[in-house]
Amino acid sequence: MERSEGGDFPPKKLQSDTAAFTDAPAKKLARQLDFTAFSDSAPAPAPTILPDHPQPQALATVQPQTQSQTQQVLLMPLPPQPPSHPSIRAVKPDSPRSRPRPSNDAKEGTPKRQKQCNCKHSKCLKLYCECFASGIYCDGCNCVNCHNNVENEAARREAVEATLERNPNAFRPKIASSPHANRDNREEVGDGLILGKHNKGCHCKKSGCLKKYCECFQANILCSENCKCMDCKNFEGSEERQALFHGDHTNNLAYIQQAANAAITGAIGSSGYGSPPVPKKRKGQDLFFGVTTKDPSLSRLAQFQQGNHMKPSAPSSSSPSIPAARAANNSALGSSKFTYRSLLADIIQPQDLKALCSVLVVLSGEAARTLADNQNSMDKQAENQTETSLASSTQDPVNSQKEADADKPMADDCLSGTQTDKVSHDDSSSDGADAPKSRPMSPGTLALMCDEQDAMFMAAPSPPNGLIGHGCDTSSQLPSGQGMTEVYADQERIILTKTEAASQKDQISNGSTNSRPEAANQNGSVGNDLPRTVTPTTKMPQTVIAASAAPSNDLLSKTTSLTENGDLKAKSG
DNA sequence: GAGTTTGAAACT
DNA sequence: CAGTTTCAAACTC
Repeated sequence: MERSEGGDFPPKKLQSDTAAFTDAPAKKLARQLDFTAFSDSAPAPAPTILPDHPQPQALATVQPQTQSQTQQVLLMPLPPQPPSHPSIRAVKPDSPRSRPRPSNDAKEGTPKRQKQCNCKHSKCLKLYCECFASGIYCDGCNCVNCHNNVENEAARREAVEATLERNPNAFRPKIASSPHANRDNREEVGDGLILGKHNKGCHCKKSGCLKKYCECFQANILCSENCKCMDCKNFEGSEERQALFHGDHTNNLAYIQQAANAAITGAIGSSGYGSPPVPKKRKGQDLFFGVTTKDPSLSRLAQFQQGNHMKPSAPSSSSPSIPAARAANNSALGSSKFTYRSLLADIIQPQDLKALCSVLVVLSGEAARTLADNQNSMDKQAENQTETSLASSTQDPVNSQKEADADKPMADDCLSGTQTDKVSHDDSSSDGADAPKSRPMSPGTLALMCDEQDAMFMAAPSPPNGLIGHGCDTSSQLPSGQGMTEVYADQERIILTKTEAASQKDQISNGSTNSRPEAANQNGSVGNDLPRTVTPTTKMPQTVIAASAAPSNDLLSKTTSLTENGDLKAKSG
């Protein structure tokens, strides 16, 4: 049985392994595993439980040293380990219901056994019984007509068999830990929250998954996509949930941010942790965005947004504690497109970015002036060498006009609301004065602006010059041809070199301040699952970094790809 | 402590 | 598989 061999009995405790359940083994397999320990004779797993010992201990002794991560291991009951999670472990192994209540633990009981069942009709031979579900004998319980004891071993064994017949995983842990958490220990991410998810998911309807009726909540985990609950509030970023953990959580900005980022990251990443459960009942809402995407990340994000969206009880107005997730969600909904909120969004402060922008703009102006002279001389040389410049010059006015129209808004958008706004314009004008009017923005600048204003691209039917929409082939449009590109590249280098310190500062800042990478990046998906859309504020530094490392051509292509994204978004939006 | 509510488990 | 019933824990008063 389950328990004795260690095999399957692990009560539904919060075991740490995911595998246990997810790959729900076929019945046969399950049985094999379950009874492996019992050699032949004992058809039933009924384990020899020592009444006085909670199963885990008994099992622990049996646990094979070898089982390296085999299923057996997974099936094992929680080892007696001292838990990092006192709140959870202390309780009867796994029954969600048995999950410990921190406050009760002390009150309830002995360290060995924290709770006693009170079964009256099940004879303690059904999963209704915590003891039975946990794979332990009743001992000192308040149950009536209990058969979950040594004296009724036969009956118990039968019951176990019957239970396994119905559900081979009945005695396995219900909670699977996060794939990113330690295998042996569920990862705690804060508030006692554990990364993991209920294998079957809960089906709560009225509790909002914020009461112990909810198995997920009881297990101290967030509801996951496995859940079929209604009006779930047990998701990361949930105000209600936070309120439970922090009576007054209004000041816990860090938590909120972490929660929000984690939620979003989870939504985008491959893992569902942190994303609110998607009620199957609202499948119809999959069309919420009017987009049926096969992209899992988008889909997940949609789920996340959907999830938040459906929480009616969540006061939309709300407290200062409104999680960033909600804010992000709102913005995403508002813009009717997917919006990614960087993990660093709350770490990199707007003022810092503004300062960086200002520095960039100023340096850009300086560099432009410095290079303008060179460029002019180059242009003159070019003119001397060829008369074909006439054709170019005829185009210039047109292009120039378009650029002027386009540049302005771009600059405005890019630096909206900042002091750099004016600076930017000043620089533009100065540039215009010193340089040919037809002069396009440098690829680097475009890249920055592309990153910053992908939304703008959507609105703009036709990017000026086709620079943005068509690969930013600046060189071909300029009299000086490739020379211009080089000039821009030089200009960028100068700017970027000068600002490198600032960029590094940002990077360092990002790295050091993101104290909860695992929480924010639960899926480790940041690198792989880049968002389709980028938040301007955080993207800027990235672009700067990328630009500094990439040659001009790369910048061009980068710009192009970004544009393409913008186009895609426009289509999908 | 009694009664109610809740949702998993069991059953149909 | 969906709907209903049973059950015991969680919760309320």
